Amino acid sequence: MAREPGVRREAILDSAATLFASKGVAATTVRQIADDVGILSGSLYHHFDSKESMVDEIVSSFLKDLQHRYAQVLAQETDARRRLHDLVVASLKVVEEHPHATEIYQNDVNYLLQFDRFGYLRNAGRQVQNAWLTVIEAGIAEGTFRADVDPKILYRLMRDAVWLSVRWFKPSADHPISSLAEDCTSLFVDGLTNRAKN
Amino acid sequence: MAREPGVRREAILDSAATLFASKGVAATTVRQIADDVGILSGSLYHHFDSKESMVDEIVSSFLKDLQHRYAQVLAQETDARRRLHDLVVASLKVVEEHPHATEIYQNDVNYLLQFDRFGYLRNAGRQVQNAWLTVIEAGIAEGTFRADVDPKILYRLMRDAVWLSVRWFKPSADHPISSLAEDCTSLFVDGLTNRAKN
DNA sequence: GTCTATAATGAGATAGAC
DNA sequence: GTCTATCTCATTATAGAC
Repeated sequence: MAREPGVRREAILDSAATLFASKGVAATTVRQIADDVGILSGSLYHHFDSKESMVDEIVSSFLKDLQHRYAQVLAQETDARRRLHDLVVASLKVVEEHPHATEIYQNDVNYLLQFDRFGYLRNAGRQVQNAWLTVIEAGIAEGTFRADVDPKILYRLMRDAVWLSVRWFKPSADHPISSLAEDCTSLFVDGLTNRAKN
Repeated sequence: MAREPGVRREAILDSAATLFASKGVAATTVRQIADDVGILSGSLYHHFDSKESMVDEIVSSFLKDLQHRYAQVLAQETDARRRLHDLVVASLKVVEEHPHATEIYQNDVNYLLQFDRFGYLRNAGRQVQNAWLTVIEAGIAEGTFRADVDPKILYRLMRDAVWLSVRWFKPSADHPISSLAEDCTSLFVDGLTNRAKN
């Protein structure tokens, strides 16, 4: 059997991400992380420079995945409703793939932005906004979406609804993310109004 | 001029709330609060038992206001769309009145729930959910709202969209909260779809 | 009601043996 | 790669003078 470099490293990131997500980065101590892994806190520093380096790696890989998926959606040339749905699906898949990182980002961006090394989070946020605005504005231009509400406001309402689902939605066989994605798109696009023909 | 007891106390709570909201409760030190007020950290303890007592007072008054406003909405006997809109308005007024407390609650509930003294936050969350579910389910029963999406999912999507607006919405003469409230209700109820007669 | 001074603790991080 | 041991510093909180 080949040795597996970085397995312990991954285990540390896993424990760290779980703790960061559940109590916040600032409130999580390196000792708690080490305890969870089953080593002593000093040993963490063989793998990582600092607590912030752990956060950085967790959040970076989340954002990398996110950017990749959003780029794929934007590359498609389809109707607005379809692309909006694809953005929702892409977001929810990232949530599924990086639930802890998502929660860390949602809860602790402001805290992290205090550190210079996390300045890149500002750009990331801007890119996400651009992706949604592109789709929303295309939809308005093609006449599919209404033009009487500011696209930025629409974006922010949808963004928070979609991303914050990380706090409560646990995918299951009964309710996969595809089902939540349908509900989201359907709610945003069609609204709550009952349009059943009777 | 009469002396004004509690003025300094209020100033401390103001500084604390601002700092808690912007960097998180755990990452805010009593020294930073004292600095902001213009006194030394030891002097804070003449007014408060602990840092957590400050958070407690900030969050409690927020929740008290919230419960009061929601109760008023639920006491009305009107149609579902109207009551849903009233819940949105009530929420946004609480956001306007307690922006820092709202942000603290949104970002740090998980952290606070670690402390026994904040156990009451669980109940508060449940009460809020009940208020929204009551209105949504009444709307489905009366045929106004569609029945094909789980009310709990609708609630959570709307809740996060509405409450998280505290992070980005700054009321102005041009865009008062009534305007955001209209946009929210209109988006949720009518959807993004362009229904203009042409 | 605020200050000075400090106690008590726990934090992130390091050095070097194993 | 982990442990032992420890450093250094910041943290919450207190005691008592003013």
